[in-house]
Amino acid sequence: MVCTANDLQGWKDFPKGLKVLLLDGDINSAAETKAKLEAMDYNISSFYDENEALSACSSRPEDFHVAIVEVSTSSSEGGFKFLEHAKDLPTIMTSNNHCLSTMMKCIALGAVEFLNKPLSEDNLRNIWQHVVHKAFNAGASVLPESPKPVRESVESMLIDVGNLSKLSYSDHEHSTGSDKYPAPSTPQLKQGERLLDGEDCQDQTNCSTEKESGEHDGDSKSVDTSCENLNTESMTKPIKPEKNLIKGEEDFADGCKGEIAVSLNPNNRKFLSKAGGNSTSSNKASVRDSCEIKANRKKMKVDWAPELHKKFVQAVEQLGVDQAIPSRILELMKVEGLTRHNVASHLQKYRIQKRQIVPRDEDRRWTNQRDQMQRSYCVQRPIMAYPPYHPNHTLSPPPAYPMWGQPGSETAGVRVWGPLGYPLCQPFPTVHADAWGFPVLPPPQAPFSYTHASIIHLNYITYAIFNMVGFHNAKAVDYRFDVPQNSFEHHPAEEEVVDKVVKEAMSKPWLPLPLGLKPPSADSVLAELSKQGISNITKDSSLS
DNA sequence: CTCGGAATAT
DNA sequence: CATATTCCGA
Repeated sequence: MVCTANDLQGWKDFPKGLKVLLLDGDINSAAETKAKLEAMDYNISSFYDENEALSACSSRPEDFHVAIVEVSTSSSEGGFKFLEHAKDLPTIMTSNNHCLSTMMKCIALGAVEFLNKPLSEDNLRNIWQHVVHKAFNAGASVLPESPKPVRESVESMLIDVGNLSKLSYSDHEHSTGSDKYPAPSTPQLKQGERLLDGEDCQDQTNCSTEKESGEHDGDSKSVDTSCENLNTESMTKPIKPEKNLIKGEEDFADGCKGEIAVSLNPNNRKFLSKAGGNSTSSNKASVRDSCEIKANRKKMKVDWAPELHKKFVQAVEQLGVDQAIPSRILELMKVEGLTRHNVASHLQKYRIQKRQIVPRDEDRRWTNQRDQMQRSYCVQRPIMAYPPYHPNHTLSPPPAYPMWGQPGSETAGVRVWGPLGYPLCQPFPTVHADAWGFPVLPPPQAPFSYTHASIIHLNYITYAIFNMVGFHNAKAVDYRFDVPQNSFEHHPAEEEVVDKVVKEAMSKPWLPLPLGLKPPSADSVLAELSKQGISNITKDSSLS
């Protein structure tokens, strides 16, 4: 049954009770999967026969919300038949023969996701996302009367699940109050997620309905210093909307100069960094309060949170090495309250950092220590959080990556600063591979699993790859996931497009699939595959 | 006086 | 340590 937004609205403990149709020819694996799912309070209906599953599906559509179907090697239809016929049901395909072409075929035929066996609990736990996704996308035309409740209910459930799957990597470091709740959409990203989720995550779900109307496009760089934004927002009426957060101490007696700022600072920073994650209204309120308070009276250190830094980097990129001077950067950033000094200071640091990285030969040893830090820094900010960015308002995007001059400086070891850290040549592989269910990647430095919303994004990405790069490259991207450095090399233009698309997809999960692209047709997919001799796809299940 | 940028202070 | 503040030449 196609779950609608309204259905979700009235759903008590949402993910619980989700009706899952499980089709798996392997009794053992089916039982195992079922057990896991049931442990998560899902409602499972197991089928070993494709046709039975299908008929059950058509006769009692209301009995299923999502399907998990094994790409069977024994069955004649292989599970594809189901996939093709159960169009209304978000269908997740699984397989234990980790075959790229199979995966592609599944996606092409409409699978919402492809997971390799064995199915991890994380993967299973998050299947509800597809229901939500479908509900909101399908129901786009039939908007729920009141988006609010829906959003709230979904929001809370997001949090629940978020916490659940979060336990793996913990609560170490600052888990003070407001930090408790991870950003709903990608809880496991921790720090890094703010960039993407920042303001958006709060509305993510209802965005699927609202944002579509288009308010979200412009270059109004969605996320910026969350606090500043909220702050100015909430401050609009009160007092000087201008420089409230960051500066504005001069007006007061020096008496209260440092003290108050200092004491409030911690809160603020939390907010700055986690604004997106707080969905509890009370939480929100309190944070907002503290924000306001200090807004009035204190200049605070600028917290160069990822969002802010990203803006900074964008500005710098846009300006180019010669023009990148504090005042201009400041303009481009359009961040209220930020001063030229702040920017100058940051720029200083930025350049220093830059310098250390470029001459990455001799002085390696000096940077050793630093290197390590950079690495860990990178871990905190997974790729997902930093899709390559392309200024969309610039007519001719300047050579985005090699931004700080240094014509020859490739982005090899750079991990610290923004997009720079993400070599263009391998925009998505590493991380996404895992989320795709490929056991390939040793989930080494990333203790988190990219599930949740990310999963959905991955499909967008795949589409993007399909469409823009073609199978040739898509293939390269996948298999080993150590993308040959030049897999994209021959398609500079496409590369940009892909980046853009990927970025868009990842930052706007609520958007309907197209995102400017179309899923590949099954035929083109298969044609391309066979052209490349990958056609061990077999199981020709009459493509539609 | 402004600015950018380096040096220095917090 | 990161960021702010100061200093200095243009």
